[in-house]
Amino acid sequence: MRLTTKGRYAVTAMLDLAIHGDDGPISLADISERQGISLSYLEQLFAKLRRNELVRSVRGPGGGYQLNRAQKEINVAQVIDAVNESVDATGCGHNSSCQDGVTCLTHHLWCDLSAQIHGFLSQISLADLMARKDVQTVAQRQDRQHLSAFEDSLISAKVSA
Amino acid sequence: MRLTTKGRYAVTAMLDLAIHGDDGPISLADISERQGISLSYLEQLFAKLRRNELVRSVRGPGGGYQLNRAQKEINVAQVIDAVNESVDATGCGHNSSCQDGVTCLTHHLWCDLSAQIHGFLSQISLADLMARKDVQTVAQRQDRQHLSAFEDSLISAKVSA
DNA sequence: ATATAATTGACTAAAAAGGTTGGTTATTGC
DNA sequence: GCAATAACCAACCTTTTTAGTCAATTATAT
Repeated sequence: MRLTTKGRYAVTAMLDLAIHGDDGPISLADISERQGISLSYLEQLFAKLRRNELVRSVRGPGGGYQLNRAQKEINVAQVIDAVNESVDATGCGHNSSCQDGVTCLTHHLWCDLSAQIHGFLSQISLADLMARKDVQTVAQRQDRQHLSAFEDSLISAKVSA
Repeated sequence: MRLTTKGRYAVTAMLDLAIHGDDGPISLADISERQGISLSYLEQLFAKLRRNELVRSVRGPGGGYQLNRAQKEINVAQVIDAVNESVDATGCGHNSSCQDGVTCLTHHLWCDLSAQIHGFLSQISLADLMARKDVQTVAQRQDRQHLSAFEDSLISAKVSA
């Protein structure tokens, strides 16, 4: 279990999907704009989220991504694990020969701590996160901003026409 | 709260100190040899551990590092925080203006998760770690290896004399 | 004096994080 | 059929972090 900003980006994006994905797929461009994450980085993250079957994709216009399961069935640990996949070559990963072919001093220790934190995060679902007051507050502000940006683009389209 | 191999190295080194530091200071060279961590990297880590007053140093021959408090009074969270100090310029750190001057969607959320994990790790002291059976087992093996390496060096010194 | 060992600082290599560019492919609506 | 949309994909790049090297300085015990 590694905790870095990468996992946090992924959780933020998934939460955005959960908030806005009620009707139809959400494009990464929308998430990028609302959450301030670069589109290309989102693409990389969602490639992994899709491989882990946490989201499904719809191509073409009006397409985008949707949660692949109910909000209750997706937890924070799954999301973080998905984007951190295939790391762990360095240090002791799953194998217990981390120090010159033998188990290092903190091997079991770290496995335990990891498991504990993993257990903790796996009990927090996207549905739980959405229920938070602070999340709702920020989401509403973002929606207003996103909406006004959309209106602005309509106006400028009209002007240029 | 960030969880990477860096913090783990630090915890391993501190645990080594706790195990061997009963009588007199322990040199980084010893820790380096036993735990397979490069001496210079240990120096960098211990500079931070010392600044955070988790260890104290004794210079000169026979010198080294000692825990600056009782084993019970040093916990895993403190050690990890010490070596990860002064990060957080990227992403939202303590200030809540992480996304273009406003609070991002997962700000409070992440603060909470961080606090939870921090709380969890802060309840695990070096004394707790030492009490673990797996830690004791590995420590004993390392002591034997270290001792035999010491004897080997004595023999080779005698030969070259 | 000398050896030990912390302390400091500059420097380097490799990996990870984060982002860019430039495509291709599938789909929709006209 | 064609243009627009948006996923998908791969090579590439910059910055930061991790991990380690090297060399010099300083304090201290013997």
